[in-house]
Amino acid sequence: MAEKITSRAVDYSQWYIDIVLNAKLADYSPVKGCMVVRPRGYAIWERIQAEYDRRFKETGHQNAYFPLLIPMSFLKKEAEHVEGFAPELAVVTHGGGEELEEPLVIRPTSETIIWSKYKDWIQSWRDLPLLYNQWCSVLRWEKRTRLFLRTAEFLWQEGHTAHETEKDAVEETMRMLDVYREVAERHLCLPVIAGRKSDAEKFAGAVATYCIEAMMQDRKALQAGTSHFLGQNFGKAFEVQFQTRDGGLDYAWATSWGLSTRLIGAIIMTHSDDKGLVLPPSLAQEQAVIVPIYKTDTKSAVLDYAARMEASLKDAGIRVVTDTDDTSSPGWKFAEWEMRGVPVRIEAGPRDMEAGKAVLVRRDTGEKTVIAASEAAVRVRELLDAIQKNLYERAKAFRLANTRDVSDYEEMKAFYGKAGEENEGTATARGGFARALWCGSRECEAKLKAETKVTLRCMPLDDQDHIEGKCALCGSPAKFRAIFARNY
RNA sequence: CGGGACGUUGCCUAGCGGCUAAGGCGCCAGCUUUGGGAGCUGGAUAUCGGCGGUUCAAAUCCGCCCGUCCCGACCA
Repeated sequence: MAEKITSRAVDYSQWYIDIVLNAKLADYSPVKGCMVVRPRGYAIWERIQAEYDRRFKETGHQNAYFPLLIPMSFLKKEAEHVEGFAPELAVVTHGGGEELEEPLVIRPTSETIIWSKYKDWIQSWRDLPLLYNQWCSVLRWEKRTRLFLRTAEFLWQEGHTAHETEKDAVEETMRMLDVYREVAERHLCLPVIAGRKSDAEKFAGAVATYCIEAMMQDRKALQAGTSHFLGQNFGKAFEVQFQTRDGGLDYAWATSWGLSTRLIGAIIMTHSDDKGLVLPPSLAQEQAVIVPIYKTDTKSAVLDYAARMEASLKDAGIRVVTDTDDTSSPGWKFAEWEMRGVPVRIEAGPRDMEAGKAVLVRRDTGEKTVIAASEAAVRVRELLDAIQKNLYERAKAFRLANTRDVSDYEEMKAFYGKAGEENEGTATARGGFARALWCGSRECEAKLKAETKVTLRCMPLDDQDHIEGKCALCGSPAKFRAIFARNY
């Protein structure tokens, strides 16, 4: 049979699409730009949701649900906000066969409708903070879409909080950014850089936008989550005033923060290989698969042997399945489960059975180990932990190996190479993260973007010490240290 | 939204004015097999992306539209 998955070295985009489709994570829909999330993809999303949701609750947030449809006039109340989102709005103009008095937009994000209600719910400093989150889908009419990475409709989570003071809101912004970072790193095995966006890249309506940025295997950056400090912009736009402790009046301070099914794309592009999906054990629907190998005369004995092993793994809390399908060969099954990203494969045939053994194969490295069946649960658990750790470490090492300090514009251009190079669009294309000083001017950023497609991803929070020297783009005195990259 | 490539069965492809649209993979049934994508036999599956036009005759030529992918602009 022909290779199902295009090699990363040939066409990185096609490789990505091949993985999504062949691993049955998602499929195209009849409506352009939309996506069907299939059960294997949705299962990943459910595990991501569960982990983040738990952390949201631990940090004091409650889930709520606000409507899909928002009056057009609400969007217009915050000038920057509407300007930023207007080009990608879908608008409902008719209902029940009649034209509506006021058009309704399908939410591209919910700040406006939520703050319209916060006005009703906040009268006193005693009503604050309000710490709400919602899991929902939003719609942005994207011109160019890609499964999981950028679809018109996408599933996400959006937190919207209101606070008594600027300090509280800023703390909340940073707290949630840190929740994003920690879960991404520990749970999704995505090493990320937490930083602040430049004004050019910040959210429409925010005072400051913070993000976590990850590096994909083609060395491009992917924004994996954002946390915004919104100041009093929405408090003022929606007249959310409250009585302060000292008897005065003030507008509520706001934050919002979101992450989406795009994370699934990030996981795929960070960990997977030319054989298919590679999943962190904590996210995998099946953490281990047992492939029994038998001839007709050994079939029932081998199946018994496999069943006992399966039971012991289940008792140990490991998500395991046994592939007892008689119509496909072991080789087929190996390839199929590799494509699906199952972290550990257990092969059990007559030879193993006689010796009381089994063969463990780890998905991330392909390494095979022979173990005693009696200690299968312990050894699989160890291996799952090792894979979880290795995926993170491997991705982090890759990022470090592809991050370079850049001190001037020539060096920057040399790092990224010229457009149209023959390996462009493949995993071997040039570039990566450039760590460089920056003067803070919007013109510098715009010039770099226009000439190289490289953008300022973020100013890392933990890397702003000893800013001495010149902007790597224009040579004037530097104010920040930033990470630059091409991005998704 | 601009430039490019491509739409033929579930998937990949052949056919490029003329008979019942061909092959591989997959799928179904049966037999046989099983340590890296097995074999044999039989079987089902196509309004050739859609609409319109040219023609005695259209998958094939022309026009418009739709969709997917890539590049650009825009963006999570």
